Amino acid sequence: MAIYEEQFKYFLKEKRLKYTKERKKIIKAITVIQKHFAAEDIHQQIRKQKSRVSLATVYRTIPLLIDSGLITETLYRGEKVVYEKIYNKPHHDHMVCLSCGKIIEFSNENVEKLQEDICHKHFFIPVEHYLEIKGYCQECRDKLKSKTKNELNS
Amino acid sequence: MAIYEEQFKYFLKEKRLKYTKERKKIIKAITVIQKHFAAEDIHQQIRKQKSRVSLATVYRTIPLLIDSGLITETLYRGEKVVYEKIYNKPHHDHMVCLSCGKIIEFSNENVEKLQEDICHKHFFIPVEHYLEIKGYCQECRDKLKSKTKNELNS
DNA sequence: ATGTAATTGATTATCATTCTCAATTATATT
DNA sequence: AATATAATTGAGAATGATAATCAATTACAT
Repeated sequence: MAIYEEQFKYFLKEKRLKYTKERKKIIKAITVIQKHFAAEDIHQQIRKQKSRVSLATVYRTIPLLIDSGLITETLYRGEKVVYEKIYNKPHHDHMVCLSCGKIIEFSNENVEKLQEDICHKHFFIPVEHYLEIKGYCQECRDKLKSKTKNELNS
Repeated sequence: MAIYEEQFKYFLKEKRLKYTKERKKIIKAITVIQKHFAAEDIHQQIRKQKSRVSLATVYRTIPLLIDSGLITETLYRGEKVVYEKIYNKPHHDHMVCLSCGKIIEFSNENVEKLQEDICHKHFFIPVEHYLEIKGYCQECRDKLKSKTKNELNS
């Protein structure tokens, strides 16, 4: 059994909650999804697997997935809440390209340390943090550059 | 005339947009509001001043305020979008107390530098960034401490 | 003073998320 | 295996922030 399923099952048992077929489908869908995802994406993924679970149940299951330490909310801009898997994955932050929407994950020890220092200075005990950098990725800048060049030549 | 009003007026003129009474009321409300605010708060503030502007107009005006560099979106968690004034204010980040909701603003040059380095390494041109640290402020920890003590004594 | 495009308020629409509730089901206990 | 029971589900309705629509109004360049 996949590690995600195992972990979730264990969490549910501990909380005396039931391991239902629906929850099984949801955890399997999440195991397959690689990138950042919204509630709707889980629902779709299950559909792709020729199965179904109501969207309400997906929404109801998300808090359980968060509490069990399998996923976390991330990237708060915009309409819908986006999640990502975090089980057995070290903390990281995000760069988001304003042009193509690409998400680059990065982690930097110095940023973490610096934040701890700052919190200490403010007598603040950090629990979690989100750092998001918006800007333009190389690919998009290259595209723009070659586009401009072509326009000049035409 | 207040600097905010001046600035907004100038921005509108440049864009050949109109400086209406409604926009005047909105910019005046924002001048008064000190903390982070949502669209609804602007609406309320105008009410407090015994005046009114439709909520629709408030929502319509917000993008103009952002484009004119007077306010920015911030702190994306939760239901509604929250803004804050940024005109003539240096960039800063936020700590949010999970217990009382207090927002502590801080700015740190090293964080900024570090982020630039990281972006450079990833061939990424940063435009803006958001750093939010969630945790517990001293006040809330003190309260908890004295509460626990009292409970032990009772 | 006038023409016109921008703006407004009122209302409706949208869309993600949550809630409700009757019907179903997982699981502990007998 | 049968039972009891609390948890869970699906369907649909409710919510709540924000956006869109549209006819009536208004700011402002000429």
